[in-house]
Amino acid sequence: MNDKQEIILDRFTQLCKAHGLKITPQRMAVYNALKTSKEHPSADKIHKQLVCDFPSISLDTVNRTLITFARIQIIDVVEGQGEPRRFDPNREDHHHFYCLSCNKIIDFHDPDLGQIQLPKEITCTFTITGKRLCLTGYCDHCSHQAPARAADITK
Amino acid sequence: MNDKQEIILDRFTQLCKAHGLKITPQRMAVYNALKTSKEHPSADKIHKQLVCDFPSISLDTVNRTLITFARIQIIDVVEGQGEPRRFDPNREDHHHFYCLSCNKIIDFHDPDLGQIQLPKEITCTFTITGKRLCLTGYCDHCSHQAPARAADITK
DNA sequence: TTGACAAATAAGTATTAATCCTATTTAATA
DNA sequence: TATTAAATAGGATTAATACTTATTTGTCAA
Ligand SMILES: [Mn+2]
Ligand SMILES: [Mn+2]
Ligand SMILES: [Zn+2]
Ligand SMILES: [Zn+2]
Repeated sequence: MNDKQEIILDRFTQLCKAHGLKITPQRMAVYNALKTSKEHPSADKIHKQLVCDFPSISLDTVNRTLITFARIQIIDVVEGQGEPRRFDPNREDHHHFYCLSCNKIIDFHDPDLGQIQLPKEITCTFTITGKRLCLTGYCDHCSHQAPARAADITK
Repeated sequence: MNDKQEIILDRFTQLCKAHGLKITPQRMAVYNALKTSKEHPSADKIHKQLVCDFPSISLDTVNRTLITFARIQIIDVVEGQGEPRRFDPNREDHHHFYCLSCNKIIDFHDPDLGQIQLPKEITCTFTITGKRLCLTGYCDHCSHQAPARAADITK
């Protein structure tokens, strides 16, 4: 285990205690796998990755654990398009680009976009808990393969 | 059939011909049901609605038809959170508010937001086909019921 | 350090959404 | 009206997620 992982797991221990969750090897593994991910993995992807080192871990536990983490707000769930639910280790304010071809979800940041003013009829009527710009299109890799393709929702 | 529906179906006939699609009663029914909807229904919801007047229509046909319509870009698919895929009759530029409690998706418009400038590293690298602000939170109805509730991804 | 207990897990089952398969029907065209 | 390719219904399949329950395990107090 490297330094970065150790810091992540120390923080994890604090968070669990603060929320009355038991610290189990399964939870540590799931937390570590998601937080060191540079992507937006599904429960199944995390499970497949963990099974090598932790053969007995079940998919249900991975999924349930991720949902628990989202509930106590130490990770996020991202908007998709009907595909498997995906999770986001990054809780900073940021925006998403969705590649319609390879299904990658790519983060981007923009200080200007943080300033976005919402119309009053929205802010007064609803309780807003999240605000994000969602772009769709084709990533650099996929645009090269198939330029000017129409959106194909079934991949 | 009222005037509005007649106009919708005239337009539909044109669109089908333009894309080489046969005009079937099933397609007319699905198109009409979606385009007169004020919501963002799932295939199952549209199917349940149609079955009263059209008992033999199958869910597969409804789903396939909606996907066909999305492919020729006469309707849209909306971003969800792993829940069933939902469709949007409204092809104007607009934004979405997602109620985390009742799963309603509510449209809003904002001229200022149309002007949003994206960072160069995004526009230069990727092919952007869609741009939308996605808000999450609790709608007026749900905020009253359960104020200050934490996000509960499993409803 | 141990024992008691509530919480968490694994594994199997159930449910739900989406898709596939194929025999039959139907819209479009001449 | 006959031909033909496209579309449909309905059943089967797959994939993701949630539920159920017996067993295991982390926590905490003695
Ligand atoms: Mn992200
Ligand atoms: Mn909409
Ligand atoms: Zn891509
Ligand atoms: Zn609501």
